[in-house]
Amino acid sequence: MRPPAATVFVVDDDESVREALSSLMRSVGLRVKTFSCGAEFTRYEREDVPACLVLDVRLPGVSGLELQRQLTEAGTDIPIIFVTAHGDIPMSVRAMKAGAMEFLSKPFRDQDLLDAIEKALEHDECARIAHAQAAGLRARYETLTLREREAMACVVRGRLNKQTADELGITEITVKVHRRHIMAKMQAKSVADLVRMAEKLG
Amino acid sequence: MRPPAATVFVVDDDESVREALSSLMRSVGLRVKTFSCGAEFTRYEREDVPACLVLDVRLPGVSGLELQRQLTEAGTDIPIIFVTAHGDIPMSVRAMKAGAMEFLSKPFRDQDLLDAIEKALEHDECARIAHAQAAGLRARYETLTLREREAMACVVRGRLNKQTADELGITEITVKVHRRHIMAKMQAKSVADLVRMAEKLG
DNA sequence: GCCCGGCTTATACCAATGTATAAGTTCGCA
DNA sequence: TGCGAACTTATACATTGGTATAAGCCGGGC
Repeated sequence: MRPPAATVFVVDDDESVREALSSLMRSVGLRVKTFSCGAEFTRYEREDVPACLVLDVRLPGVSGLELQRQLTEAGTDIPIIFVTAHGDIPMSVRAMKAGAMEFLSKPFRDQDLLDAIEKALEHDECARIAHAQAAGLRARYETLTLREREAMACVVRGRLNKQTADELGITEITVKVHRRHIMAKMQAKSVADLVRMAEKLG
Repeated sequence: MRPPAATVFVVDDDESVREALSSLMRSVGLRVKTFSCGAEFTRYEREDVPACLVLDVRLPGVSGLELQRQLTEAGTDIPIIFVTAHGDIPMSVRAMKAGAMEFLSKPFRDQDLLDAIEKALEHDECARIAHAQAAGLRARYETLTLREREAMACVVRGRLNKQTADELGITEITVKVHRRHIMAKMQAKSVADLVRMAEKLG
């Protein structure tokens, strides 16, 4: 089950290739958006939907591998499928090490690309769900005041209230107040919950 | 700092290659053990020290990629560096997707191999440390009785003792006894500790 | 038959945590 | 100057958790 608005981005400097790939993908019901160079893709403001990137290695201006590096750098973890006519082993190894999902040499079978896209979109969907949960968690954490964060750190380290009070130089009563605020703001139903949240926050 | 007994395993059917690689590695102080086919390596009983595997893709009998699959299957997660004279892109991509650390085409520069080995050994050392910790944790968990495990599951889910008692159909007093045993056997100094342990146990 | 480990319960007490309510201080910003 | 947020403390009480000590039940193995 593909999510409704899943989109495939294609970056290739050869217009005929772009059209061929677009046609192939549209034939199986995928939404496609094409770009002729890396900069054009970088500028484009993407919707927040599952997506993947079909990327030629050899491009005018920024190379495919360099674009991959830039995206990683920027924290844009869109799954990348490389396609290239002039690839070699070191290039493919570098791309895979940098986290590419697939590396296909032209000519490749249509089905190989479609399979890779299917897998990449599923992967991205999972990653988005995980990312959204992490973002929600972080957002809740951001609502904590400085002191509450310090108290939370003590709690998840298993400190007793009196020990926490000592560390923070306050009374146990104040620690209890902080604790209540922490549990409420983080929407944690138990200390166990809070510990798991803290683990995910890193 | 390389650990003292780190060992590099080489599987290649060409004796001259084995000797050349051995010589290269020994020249930088690495311990080496060579094999002429996959089965020979599989049979060999390795010491429990940091290691990596330099593996030719084309081998008599079991291929390098197949050996990689077998090792993964068996839970042997030794880092693998592929070397091959007759490689192609799909082969390298498959190897990397299956978790290979590196894929080098012959001829390659000696330093490239040595760099890859260095990285693989470091990786294996980290993995071994993590694995040892996980094993210790699991060993402690194994000492828990059935009932204690059930109680632990409740505790890490944030249940109150009375709720746990309800779920297990016992009194709160008994739950407290179980809890004490759990904390002692797991060597957890706090509930927070225990939750983290449970997370690692999966 | 007896011992042991696992499982259970009990009493009594102390420590820790949570809740409710109220209020003081400090500091920046309107 | 006054308001609000953050931080602080307090009292009083209820609930929960932890410790110490003791002991009953049951099933498997020596």
